[in-house]
Amino acid sequence: MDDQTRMMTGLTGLGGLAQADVGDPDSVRKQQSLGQPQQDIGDILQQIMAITDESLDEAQARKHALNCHRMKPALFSVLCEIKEKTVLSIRGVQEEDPPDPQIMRLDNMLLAEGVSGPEKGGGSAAAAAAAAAAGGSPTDSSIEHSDYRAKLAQIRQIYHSELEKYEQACSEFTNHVMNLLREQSRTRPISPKEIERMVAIIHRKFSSIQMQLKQSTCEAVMILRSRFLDARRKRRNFNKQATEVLNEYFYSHLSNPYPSEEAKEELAKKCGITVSQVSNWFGNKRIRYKKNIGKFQEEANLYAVKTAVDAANVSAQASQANSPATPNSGTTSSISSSYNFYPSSVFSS
DNA sequence: TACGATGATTGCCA
DNA sequence: TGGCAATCATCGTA
Repeated sequence: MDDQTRMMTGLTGLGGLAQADVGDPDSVRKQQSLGQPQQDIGDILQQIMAITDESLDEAQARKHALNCHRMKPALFSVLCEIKEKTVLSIRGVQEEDPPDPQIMRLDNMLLAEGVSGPEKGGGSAAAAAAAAAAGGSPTDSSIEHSDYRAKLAQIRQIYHSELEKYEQACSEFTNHVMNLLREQSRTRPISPKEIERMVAIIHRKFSSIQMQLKQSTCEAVMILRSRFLDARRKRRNFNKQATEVLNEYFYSHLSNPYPSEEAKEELAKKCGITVSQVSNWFGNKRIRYKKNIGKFQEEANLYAVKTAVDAANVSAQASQANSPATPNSGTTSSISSSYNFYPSSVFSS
């Protein structure tokens, strides 16, 4: 059955509507009950279309008459069906979009940074790691840490407040449009499905605004991170004790200044820095020493004396304890070893 | 403020 | 993947 036939069938009962005065329900009922010849549906629609050409009062009266007509629901549903098939079915195919990957990425990032979702220590951990990487003192790191957290909390608060405003606006606008469409559906064919589609369109529009909010929030977090977590920007020299520990190891292993992983870990622990910082330090030290041995000779001598004095103290303490002298290696520490003042070979390369 | 010192990064190589 | 060499960016000091 084609649409035209279906429409005709569905509207069979509307016969006589055109002939009767549609502004007069009594007249319509009378003519229907009398079984007047069926009026061509085109005439009925013609009358509906002509409403716009009538005066306001006439149009209102005709509208009322049409709304009250017993066949109005049938006409309405058929028109909805036709509209659905002709226009909305084309649109519907494109509306079933998969979740936007861009929004998913932004959501994941905001979640990871602790901006959206439950508040957590992600950002705090990052700040702490950055402070450690920068070699700052515990006091410095805790100040930076709290500062970072405070700023992240500020971003979080703004994000949630904006999100709330957005959701409220979206909900208000959706309700408004839905009410408007429901109201209009009394005079023109608007199916519930069409209202649903309109709501979906509104949500999509608002979702693009939401994406902008998420994007700018991510940018704010990235700027905050780069400001607080960029180790280069926040570089701190290692403290004196850490430098001494590293130098002691370096000069006492001058023939082979390549600490093992275990030694690096132990040095990192002793110095309060990371293993990669220890690696960096040794990399820099080897190169700079090699480039200018003369300049570092004084430093090497200094550490030679220091190591010798330390060794003597240990020896003296051992004698005082009336026990056999214990060799350095006996302590089994991977970072304590004999001092090479004049290395036979300086670096493999 | 200039300059040397120093920690971090990057690209390349074995 | 670790190490080297060059370079960058920041720190500390005169």
